[in-house]
Amino acid sequence: MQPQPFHDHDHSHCTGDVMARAEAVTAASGARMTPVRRRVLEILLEEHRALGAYDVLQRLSAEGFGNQPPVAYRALEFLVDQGLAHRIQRLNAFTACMHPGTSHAPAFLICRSCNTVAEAPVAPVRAALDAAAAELGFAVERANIEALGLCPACGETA
Amino acid sequence: MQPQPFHDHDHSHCTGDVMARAEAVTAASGARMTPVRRRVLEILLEEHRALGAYDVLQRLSAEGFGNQPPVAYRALEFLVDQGLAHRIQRLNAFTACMHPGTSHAPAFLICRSCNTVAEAPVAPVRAALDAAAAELGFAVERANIEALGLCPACGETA
DNA sequence: CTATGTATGTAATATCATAACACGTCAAGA
DNA sequence: TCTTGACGTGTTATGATATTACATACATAG
Repeated sequence: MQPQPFHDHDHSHCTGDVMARAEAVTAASGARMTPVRRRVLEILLEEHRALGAYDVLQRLSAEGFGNQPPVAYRALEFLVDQGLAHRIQRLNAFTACMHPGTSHAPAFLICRSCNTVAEAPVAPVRAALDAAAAELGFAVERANIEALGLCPACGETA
Repeated sequence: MQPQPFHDHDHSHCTGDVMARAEAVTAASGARMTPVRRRVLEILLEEHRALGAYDVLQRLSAEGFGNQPPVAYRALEFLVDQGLAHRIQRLNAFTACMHPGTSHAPAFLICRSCNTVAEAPVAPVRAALDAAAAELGFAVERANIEALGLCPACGETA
């Protein structure tokens, strides 16, 4: 398990470590980590929050990249395809994957107070879901699990 | 457990039974089941699929109700608040709750082939999720669990 | 009957997402 | 070397989803 965003941490480690793994992942798959794509991942990594495509776009265009929606959506789609980012359906937003390269189905913990997004270990959840679905003859291929609640910090405050 | 949409069933039973329960639920909570709201629920009940707000709106306006988005969104929001319908984030769409009145967190099984949506018993899944979240100090309040896959009928065909 | 809260109608607009096409670059093969 | 084709990026235009704000109607309690 990677360090969790919920706790104090040296954030530059997240960024550096994940970026390094991202370069490795793309190199391994033959995909090209271009400047826009790299920059988008960096932008997502700057915060443990989900950013909307238009948020990302705004930063991109401020830095001289294109300023039309497809620029952001394409880069984000690439990152999601590569397993380097996740889409948070509930928020219509995207977040960097904090442990790329390790195969995993996503389970997201979204703090309704500070909007931080963390990924939780999902194996047991997934097993329970598969079992429940199998009862009905349904074969689960992909699952989105998004939990809304309070992170440790915000839970204390409240 | 209510009859599952995946199997052959007398659909008028779904509709009639659920509508009756819906009237009971709203009466009990003091909420008003108005014509638009009732009609929207009926529309959702006509199929075991998720319908977009604009799909619903189109049918409403064809029947003489208002033809602006808020008409549909408000009725849908009401139904969701009352636990009579669910929002499927993944599809930006809504589906009737097939067992209103019984408290439940939702877990949806969405067939990627025929778009049927079923609700699966979720208690064990939810327990696993709560446990995983608790490890990280996160308190889950609401969880969205949406699984994409193949329903029994479409699974056989493939 | 009238005051009040709630529901509905409507216009306008915000937000999220994609289709379609043009242009540039780079690498593989004729 | 030249060409060709795949891919990435830029841009225009549009589509799809959702909300704000305000006006009107309507039911019910007082």
